[in-house]
Amino acid sequence: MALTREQLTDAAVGVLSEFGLADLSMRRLARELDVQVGALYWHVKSKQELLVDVAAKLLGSVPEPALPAPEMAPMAIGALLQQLRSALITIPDSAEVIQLAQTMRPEALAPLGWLLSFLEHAGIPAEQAFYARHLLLNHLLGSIAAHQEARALVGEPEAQEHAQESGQEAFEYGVRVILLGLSLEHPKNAV
Amino acid sequence: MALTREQLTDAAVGVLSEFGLADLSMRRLARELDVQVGALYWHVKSKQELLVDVAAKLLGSVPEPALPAPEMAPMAIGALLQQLRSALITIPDSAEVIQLAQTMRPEALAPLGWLLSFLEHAGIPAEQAFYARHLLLNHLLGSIAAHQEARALVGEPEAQEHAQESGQEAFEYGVRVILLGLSLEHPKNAV
DNA sequence: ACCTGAACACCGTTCAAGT
DNA sequence: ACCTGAACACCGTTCAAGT
Repeated sequence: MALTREQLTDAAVGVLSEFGLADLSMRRLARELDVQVGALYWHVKSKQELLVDVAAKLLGSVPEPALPAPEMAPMAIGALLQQLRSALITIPDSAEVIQLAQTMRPEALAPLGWLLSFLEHAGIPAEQAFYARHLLLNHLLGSIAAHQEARALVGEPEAQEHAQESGQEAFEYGVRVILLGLSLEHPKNAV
Repeated sequence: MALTREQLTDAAVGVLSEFGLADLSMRRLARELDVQVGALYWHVKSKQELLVDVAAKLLGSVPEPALPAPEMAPMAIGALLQQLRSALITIPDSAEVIQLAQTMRPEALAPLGWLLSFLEHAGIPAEQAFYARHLLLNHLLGSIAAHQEARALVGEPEAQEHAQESGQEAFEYGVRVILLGLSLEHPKNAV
């Protein structure tokens, strides 16, 4: 029966997970799905649009957290970031894919909307909450990318383990520093 | 006379500045320099290697600041970050190019070395100074990329002006938050 | 509605052979 | 030492035509 957009997205997630973004080409997906390349363009308008779907699917496993009490917002933010990291860290080049999706169609990434609402809920004014989310997101995606490059660059198994731990450590350090900074920048509030 | 590696790098910087990374192909550079594509590969080993040279040249205009007194380190860090931003903000896709160079050959980007030494000079232990630099760098490059996408996405001239100001504002906000956070995370020291 | 076949206009990299 | 010519193995996107 006919190919669906969902199947196409799943195939794309599969190739990304196994081989990375460099191998994720429309032609390769067509081969994998036993159709001609042109067929894919009946289901999606462009490769970029497909990548937005992929990004949404990658974040689809992150459960929506309950809106916390304002004084609990920082902890909730930390927990959400950790969830996002867990969902992305094993997928090669996931940071790049999320980045692209977030600039192309921010509404498609619901968990990043929750992040913004938590920041506002903590008492940060709207515009600055926007900046603060950017800060947290750049850190999250940057530290995921750095961690994956570190794994790719070294071959020694023992160095791999160290990269594993220090990636998590660097991530947590950054989250701590940013949340501390936010609490000083907005002293009247909880964050 | 013969093509030089320097000329090749300059041509690459030129295409990047005028047309962006998507148009910066080896074949285009060959056309621009009136040689066959293969000729370029006598001067550089790969396109990636060329991009490292491009990144180094982009940061080449940033002057080396004097090592500040420890209690002046935060200001010096802020000033250096502003210099880096100024050097990159007008060059399309510069964040991506710097990112690539920094993971491929970090020693090639001297100003990022100065940043690390300033952080250590402020009394942050070596490993955490590494994390802290990552944090600052992700923010710098992330806010440059966001600013350039904002410019690209909107056509209205008045929205352009707003993007101009708010890009700078978002950048300064982030630097402030991170430096504040660092000062709390490392209380015995100046930062 | 959904797909094929084929084309268009590109890529990065390699390498024998020329000067 | 430096470059040409030509090939290899790819890309994303479009679109008339088929079923």
